[in-house]
Amino acid sequence: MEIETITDNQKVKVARKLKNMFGHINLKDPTLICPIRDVMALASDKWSILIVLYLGYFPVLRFNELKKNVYGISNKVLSERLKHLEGDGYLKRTMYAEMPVRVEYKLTNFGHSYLQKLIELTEWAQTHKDCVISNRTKFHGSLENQELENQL
Amino acid sequence: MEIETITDNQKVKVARKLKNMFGHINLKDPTLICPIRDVMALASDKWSILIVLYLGYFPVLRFNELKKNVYGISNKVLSERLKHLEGDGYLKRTMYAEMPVRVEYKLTNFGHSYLQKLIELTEWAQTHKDCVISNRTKFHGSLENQELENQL
DNA sequence: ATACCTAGTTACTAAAAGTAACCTATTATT
DNA sequence: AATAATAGGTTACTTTTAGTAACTAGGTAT
Repeated sequence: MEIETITDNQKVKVARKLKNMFGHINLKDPTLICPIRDVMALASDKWSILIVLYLGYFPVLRFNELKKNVYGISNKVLSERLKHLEGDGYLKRTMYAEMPVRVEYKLTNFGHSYLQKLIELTEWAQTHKDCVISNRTKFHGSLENQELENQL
Repeated sequence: MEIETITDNQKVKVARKLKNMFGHINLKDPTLICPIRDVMALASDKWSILIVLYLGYFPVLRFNELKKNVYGISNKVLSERLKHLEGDGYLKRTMYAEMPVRVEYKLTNFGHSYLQKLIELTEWAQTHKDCVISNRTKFHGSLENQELENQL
């Protein structure tokens, strides 16, 4: 479904940006792209994105509050992701010596700067989700037709 | 390392956007966020991001060209990701009945609209990668110190 | 003594990713 | 006529990662 209206002008701009990014990558040794890969991989997996978004919506969240909001995440993965996100500087963990213990998570300023980019992506996903879903059903439909034809 | 300069004004803007996104989500049943989750999960894994970026840089790529550029990806995962990305409408696969067969992949206009958002994220990652890496080493360093203290 | 609280950890299982050999169809080479 | 090469994958197998559910620490309340 090609309802998108992207001008060639925009495409040219994007191509220029990519040239800046890829231009100084030695295509004979593409491992050099790794730093970005690495940064992206840690914070752009599905759970980390949700954690950061919820910490944008609620300025402070405790472990179990996060678990309730980031629906479907397990203790194990939540605790892992939080450690990584803390380690990379996206969020800060504060422990209060109360009883029972209280632990609070909140975004750092660095985390907020990431959140801004993430929100733009999420907004895009929200406005385009119907397009994706209609594409998907159409594609699967056509796959089934093909299989039927192949059987004849 | 809190070198980021994000104004409270920007934070307020972000909070408002999040309110729009999360506001109509029933927090008692957070599964309703799923469409976005679903869309994001399919196209924001580490390999899909790289595939889309390379198809932004090179307008047309064949299977083995993609494999060379998206360094480290296996046939299996590349073929899987390409099918998913095609199914969701990000790219188009064209097969030419030559011998040996030629198969070309290129972004759709929809894929280009996604690419634009992705580039902004990647640019962010590129400018902030040093920050992440320095955070990370500092964090791991402090963890080791803590372990030493615990042993005493 | 028992149950309860938070913030996790741990042992186990299921799913996903990575590896490497193989397949199909055709042309070129020995 | 057999062998190899090529493009674009697939398949069987192994390793890594994610998910499940039970458990732990340290203290409070019943």
